Amino acid sequence: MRSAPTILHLDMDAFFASAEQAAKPSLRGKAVVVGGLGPRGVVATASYEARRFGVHSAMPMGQARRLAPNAAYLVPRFGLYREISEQVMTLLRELSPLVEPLSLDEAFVDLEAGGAASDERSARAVGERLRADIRAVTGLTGSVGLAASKMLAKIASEDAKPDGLVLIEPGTERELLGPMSVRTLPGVGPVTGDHLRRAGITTVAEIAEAGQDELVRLLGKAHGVHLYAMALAHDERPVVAERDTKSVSVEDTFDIDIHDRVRVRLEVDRLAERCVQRLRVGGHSGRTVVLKVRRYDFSTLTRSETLRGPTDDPGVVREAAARLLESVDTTGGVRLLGVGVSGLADFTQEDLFAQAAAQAAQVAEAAEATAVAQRAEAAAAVAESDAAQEQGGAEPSGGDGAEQGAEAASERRWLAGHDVRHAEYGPGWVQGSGLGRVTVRFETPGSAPGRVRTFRTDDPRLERSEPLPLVSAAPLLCEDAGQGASSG
DNA sequence: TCTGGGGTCCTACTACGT
DNA sequence: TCTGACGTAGTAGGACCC
Repeated sequence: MRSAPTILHLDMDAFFASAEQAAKPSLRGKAVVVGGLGPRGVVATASYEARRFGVHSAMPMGQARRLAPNAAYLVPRFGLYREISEQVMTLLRELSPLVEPLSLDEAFVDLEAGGAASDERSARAVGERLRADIRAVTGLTGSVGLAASKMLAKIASEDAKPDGLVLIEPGTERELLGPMSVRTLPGVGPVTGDHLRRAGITTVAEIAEAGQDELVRLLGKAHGVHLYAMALAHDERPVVAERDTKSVSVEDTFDIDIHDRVRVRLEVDRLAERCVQRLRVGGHSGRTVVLKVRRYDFSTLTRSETLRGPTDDPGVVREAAARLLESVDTTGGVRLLGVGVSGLADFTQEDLFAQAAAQAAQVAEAAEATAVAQRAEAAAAVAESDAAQEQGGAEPSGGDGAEQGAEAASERRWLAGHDVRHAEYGPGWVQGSGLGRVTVRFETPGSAPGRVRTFRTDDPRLERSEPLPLVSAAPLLCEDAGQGASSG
C-alpha cells in the first residue's frame, strides 16, 4: 500500500434523485424516489428527504409508496444522468489519466499518477476543489473519500456523505476499520455477512483475529484470502482506467407472468435482437449465448451454448437462444427473460471465414498450390452450411398482446418525470398521467417552482422534449459553493 | 414486503483428450 | 484395452456491486 492518501473516490450524492431535484424546482427539499413505476419496480435512488421515511435503493416500489405516500415518484432519465456523469468524469480526467469509473455516479482517481497530489495536504486541497468544481458545473454535490487504497477511499467517501470530504490518514486504517461491521468490507453482502455472523464474526477486527485459514474454511479460497487481506487494510488493487467488457446482456421483467409459450418465444427473439444491437454498438461479437429465465416462484435458471466462433449476427443469437429455451420448462409462468452474450471478441466467425477465403484465393492465383485452394473452398462450404443451419426456420411469430389497447400506449408516452413542451405554456415535465389525461408542471431548472396544468393525452400542442441543462452557463467558480442551479 | 437491470467474479460439476 | 490422474473448456448457479 502506498504511504500517502492519494487514491480518491468520488460518489455523487443520491445522484438520480438529486439530478431530478435540480431539474425540477418544485421538488427541491421534497421526498423524491426514482425507479421503475410498474407493479414490479424497485427504487433506484431515493432523495435524502425520502430516506428519512425509510425508503432506500433496491426496495420494492410498493413498499416505498407505503412508507412515503406523498413523495414524487419518477422514472429514471438515463440520458440526462449520462450527460451529467460525462461532465463529472471530464473534471476527474483533468486531475489524472488514471480514472476508473465504477458507474454513472462513482469513480476512483489515482491522484499521484496525475501529479495532482503527493501528500495529505495536497490531496485534501484537490478533493475540496473537485467538489466545488462539480457543484459549479453540474449544480449537484458529491462526496469525496481520500486514502492510500481503493477500499479505504470508498469507505471514506461513504463516511463523508452527504456533501463532504473524509481523508483517512495512513497508519490509522486498522484502528478505524476494527470496530466496523463486516458488511463495510467490499464483497460482504447479506449471505456472506450472515455466514460470518453464524461463525461469531461480526466486526472487521474479528475477521483479522480469526485468521486466513479460518476465513478460507468458511468462505472458500478466493473469497477468504481476499477478505482477510481487506480486514488487515491490505489492498493493492491499482486504479484501472480501461476495463474490457466481458459480456453484454438485456433482460425484461414482465408486469404479469407470461404463460403462453408462443409469447415467451417471441420475447426471447426480441431480447436477442436487442442484445445484438447493444453488442454491435460496442463493436463486439461473442461466442457464448446465455438465456436467463426467472420463473413465477422467483427461481432463476440460466442455459448457455458456446458457438464455434464469435458472432454478432442477430439470426444466430436468436436461434441459439431459442434452442436454449427448448430445454426450459415454463409451464408455471415466466416472470423475467434475459438474453446475453459472453466470450466477447472484436471480430466474428464470418470475418475469419472471409479472411481465410481471401487468403486462399491469393494462394490459388499464385499457381501450383491448388490443393490449398480446394481446402479453402471446402471450409467455405462448411461455413455456409453451418450458417444455414444456425439461421434456418426463424419465422418471427405474430405478436399477441399488441391489442392491449391504444389508450394505454398513448399514456405510456407520458412517463412521470419526463420532459415535455407545450406550444402555449413552454417547457415542463410530466407529473402524472391516466384516464386519458396528463398533468404537466411548467418549470425549468432555472425558474421558480411552476404551476400545474392538465391536458388530454392526445393534445396536439403537447410533445416530448429533451432535458434542459441543469446549469445554464458553466463557469468554474472554485470558491463559490452556492445552490447549483442558476437563475434566469 | 416481495424482490430491476446490467454487470463481474467465484465455485462446483461434468466431459473430454492425453 | 482399460483405468486413473490431470488440465482445460463448457455449463450452471450464486453472491455481490451500483
